[in-house]
Amino acid sequence: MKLINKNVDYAARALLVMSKTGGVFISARDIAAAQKIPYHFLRRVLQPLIKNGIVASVEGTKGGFKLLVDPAKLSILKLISIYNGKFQLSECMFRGKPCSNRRTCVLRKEVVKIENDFAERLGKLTISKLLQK
Amino acid sequence: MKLINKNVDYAARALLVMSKTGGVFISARDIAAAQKIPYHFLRRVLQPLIKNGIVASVEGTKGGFKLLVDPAKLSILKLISIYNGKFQLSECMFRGKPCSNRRTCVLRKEVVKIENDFAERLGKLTISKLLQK
DNA sequence: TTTAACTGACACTATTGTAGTATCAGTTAA
DNA sequence: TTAACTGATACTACAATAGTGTCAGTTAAA
Repeated sequence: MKLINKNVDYAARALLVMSKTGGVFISARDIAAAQKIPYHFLRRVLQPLIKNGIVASVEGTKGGFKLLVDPAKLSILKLISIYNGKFQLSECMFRGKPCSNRRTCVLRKEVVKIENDFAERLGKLTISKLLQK
Repeated sequence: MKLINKNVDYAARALLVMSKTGGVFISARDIAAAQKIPYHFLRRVLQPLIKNGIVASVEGTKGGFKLLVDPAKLSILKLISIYNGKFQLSECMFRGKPCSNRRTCVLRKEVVKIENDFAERLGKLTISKLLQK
């Protein structure tokens, strides 16, 4: 599983465009053109953002998408979780031996710790930071 | 690219077995049996360890593999780099816009920093730590 | 000197994930 | 009525991952 794949990439770009247009609805076609994203791909990427309450959409002519949340509170980690599921470095780095007892596996504890710190830092990477120069 | 895939997993297990047998050569068949690793898969996994000077092998009857390096100095990061190439979260999280100027891209700087810290910690996860109870 | 166990080096398959394309139904403003 | 839009889904192409199979060459021992 790629951590930052095209889904996450294109979603972040689209959200960036929306954060600039403010409350005005912008069509998938215009977003795709602005960021040079394949149109049909983008359309599929946008759907989960609606399901997760991050953007709103209106159908029909003059329809499109707009941002519903504060870009300062929308992190890359959130996007990763939407498209790739819960972030996890590995279910258990060593599933059988030598990790037969998960509670006493030194390595596992360490991996979980690194994993958590990593996730925490990704959680601080927000869309609004992309707007900074 | 999976960070910790079967290559890394099986290599670590094999090295663990070798670190227990000391300087004695142990066959791929015995390693596979000890760790319940698919035999043919393991044989392919072992080759890069030879190429990288981590283990030595002898052919023929009574042949096999033995560890050449200190397991306290052999990290998971090293294994990842052997099988998956240089660790990199993403070439550049946002390749075109808004990251047209890589030097001024705030996000990129942050991603690189997180990436480096993450790699540093993985570099401290050694094979010898797997032996600790 | 023959045999059996071993490594070295590939070639092959199956399954899954990623990226991208296409289509059809329904909605809405002009 | 038409054109532009979203919602939903089906489809293809390609690459990565996991696992299997085979053949040539090497070596210890019967």
